[in-house]
Amino acid sequence: MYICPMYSSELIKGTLKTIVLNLLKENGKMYGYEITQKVKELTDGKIQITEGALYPTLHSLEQNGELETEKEYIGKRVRKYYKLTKPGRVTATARINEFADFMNTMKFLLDLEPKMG
Amino acid sequence: MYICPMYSSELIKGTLKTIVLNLLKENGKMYGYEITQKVKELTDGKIQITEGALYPTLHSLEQNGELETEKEYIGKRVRKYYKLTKPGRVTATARINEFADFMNTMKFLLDLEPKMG
DNA sequence: TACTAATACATAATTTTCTTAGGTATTTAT
DNA sequence: ATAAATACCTAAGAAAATTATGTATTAGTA
Repeated sequence: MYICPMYSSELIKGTLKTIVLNLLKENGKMYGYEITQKVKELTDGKIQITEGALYPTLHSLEQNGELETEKEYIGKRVRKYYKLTKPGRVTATARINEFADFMNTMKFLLDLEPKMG
Repeated sequence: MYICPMYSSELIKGTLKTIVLNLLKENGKMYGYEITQKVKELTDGKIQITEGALYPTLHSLEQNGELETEKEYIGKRVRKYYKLTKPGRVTATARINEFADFMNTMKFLLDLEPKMG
């Protein structure tokens, strides 16, 4: 089995929202920096979410009513926790299901499994 | 199991080159229109490659030395067949392996399989 | 104690990639 | 005849990421 040190950025495109929504669904609430670290840790560094990509995404999900925030102060440093709203939970589930289906299709298309598996 | 009529364009981003390289690896040579039809057919319409995305990609792969072309005339209509060059075959294999690895990582990350599966 | 790394947020310019919308022309089916 | 399918192509714009910054606090270390 081939092991990558880190995926080409092209490959990761389009999966960021799915990853973020899924993590929030599993963990209740998380803050931005925590998300970057968690993804890095869970993927052994193969996926590293940059802050330049993450924060605009979080803001747009919030503006879209799928996330809500809550500030917490650790000393003088602020942490902005994000969690799913009710519609956000629906979106999260839909996206995860869509991605699972997509992976099956890609597996078949790329002939990575016995056909019809 | 959830079934999508067609995936959100966001999800497909970044997979086009992998799909094209894989099809050419499996089928020897194909022309542009044939690729769009084959993908549509193999994925039951869930992935539909637009020509506006495909042709520029084919041209850039060719310019990059990974594909070479051969014209064929069907009556007066031209067909431009693409096939992998030697370096193109290496790239194709690498991309497919990378994608397979990526899917495993995403499965784990999205908790779609028992962990460590 | 000074310095560096890590934590934690954020935005802006640029690049990449795709969508949308157009264009040309031939062949097949109605 | 006309529409749909086949077959190529490009260009303007949108979307999403990268790269490069910026600010500020806290923890670790030399």
